[in-house]
Amino acid sequence: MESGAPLKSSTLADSVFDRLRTAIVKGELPPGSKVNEPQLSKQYGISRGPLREAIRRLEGCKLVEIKPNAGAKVISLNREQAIEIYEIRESLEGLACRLAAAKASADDCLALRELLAKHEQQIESADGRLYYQKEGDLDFHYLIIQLSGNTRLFNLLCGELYHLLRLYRVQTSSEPSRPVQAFKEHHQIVDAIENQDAELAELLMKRHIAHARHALMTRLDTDPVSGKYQDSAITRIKVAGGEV
Amino acid sequence: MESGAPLKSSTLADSVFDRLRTAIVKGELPPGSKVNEPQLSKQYGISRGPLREAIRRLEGCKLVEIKPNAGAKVISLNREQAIEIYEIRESLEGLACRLAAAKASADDCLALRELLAKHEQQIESADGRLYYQKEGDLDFHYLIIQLSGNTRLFNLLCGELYHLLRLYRVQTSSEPSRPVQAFKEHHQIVDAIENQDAELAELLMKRHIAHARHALMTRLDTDPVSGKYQDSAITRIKVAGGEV
DNA sequence: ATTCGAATAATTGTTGACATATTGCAGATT
DNA sequence: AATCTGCAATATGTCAACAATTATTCGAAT
Repeated sequence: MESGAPLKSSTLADSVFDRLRTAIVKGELPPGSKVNEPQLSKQYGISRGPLREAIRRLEGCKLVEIKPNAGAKVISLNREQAIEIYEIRESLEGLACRLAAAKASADDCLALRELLAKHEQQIESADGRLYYQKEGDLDFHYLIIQLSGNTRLFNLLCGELYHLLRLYRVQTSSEPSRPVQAFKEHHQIVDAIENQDAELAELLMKRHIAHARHALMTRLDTDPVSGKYQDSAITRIKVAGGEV
Repeated sequence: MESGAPLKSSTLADSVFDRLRTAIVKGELPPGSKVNEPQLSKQYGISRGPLREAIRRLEGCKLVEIKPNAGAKVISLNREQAIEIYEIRESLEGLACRLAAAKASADDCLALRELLAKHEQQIESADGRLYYQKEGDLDFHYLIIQLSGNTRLFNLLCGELYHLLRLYRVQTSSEPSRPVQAFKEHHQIVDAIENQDAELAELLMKRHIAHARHALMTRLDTDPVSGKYQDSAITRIKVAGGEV
């Protein structure tokens, strides 16, 4: 009977950890902003104890920085740090793709093909708006990482780096970019996986992510709204939605 | 004046986090053992509040697993997980080595040479005992990762994966292995970095770590004391040193 | 008027106590 | 004798209050 509501974490610290992490990656808690314990405890209707535990867990995930006697602040990613993350992601997703190519079964390849077909429909149907990149791209990468069979790699990429990238995307107010080209590259990657060509699959995935990185960087150069985001006025705005 | 004692963390949660992490990677808290809050709070002479914050931070670092209403347990690495970590490490240290080769200055190369010379002395002086591998190998890898200039990569490799590997080494009661061969490989790597041959440096580093992994795995096959470590009787022994 | 300093307010760090869930044990029943 | 049930003990989850440090504001002196 009570299995119908598994969403609510049984402990308050876990629950507020999820809510805080979501608030951070969605930008409701802007990068660089202070994490005010009394305010958040009132906002979430809990005591400061579980809240502090959740913040400490966020610190372990590197989503906030805590200075003694000064409180926690949401991390703020600058351009250099985004490059660092993309370098790591390029290397690790290349690894994941190589592993996936080496051990992918026929059913796995079929699932990849179906995913690509679904994305193609979405590209054709959504005229111009291109819902594709935001969810579809992640689905594709997630599936390949899952196929790699390396659980820790999956947690690292999809659990930690993913949140950091989401945080950066919300900073740069990114829109989908180069979806058609990305779609072609996805097909190439699946071809390599189907042929069990592990080396080629790794190379193509690394190049695919390098392309995405360059697209992001050139957009950062043309769109100067982000980049030197931290310590600017926009980081000091009050957190919205404080009434609930 | 007060700069002489930076060791003592100003907050209890940070301090006990360091002590707990050290206790875990040193094996004083064996893998799979329960993290008993009342006992540890008495042992460290603090309240349960900061202790729980430290445990939550350890959870964020993936060094303990917390089940609601059941407490925290030290993670236990089996053979598959060790392989997973080595796969990630191979990829990331290859990346670090490539980056280091691309941007290493003449002084950096000199520092690498000096480090290798120091290691050579230690190999020659320590007759058979071979103090080398344990500290020297880490020094070498640390320096290269630092030369990569990627701060997040440094934190990831030297901060998180390093602790996991230490934990696994203490599980397998590892001794130094194949130090002479490793020393040769270190020289090859530095040669590539000096020549600014980034691709070769990456390849050599990845192969170097693959060799280390294979050495560990073959030793695991011959020495059956580890491997299926978790849930065995040895994980249920009481934590030693409970009197202080 | 500006700057320095002290008092005040707010926030963080820490503790002990209370509520709740789990574990282990003892005794009764089949 | 074995199993099930209920109670006791232990551990975890949560909260409110206290202590200590930091930020702020108000006032005084140059």
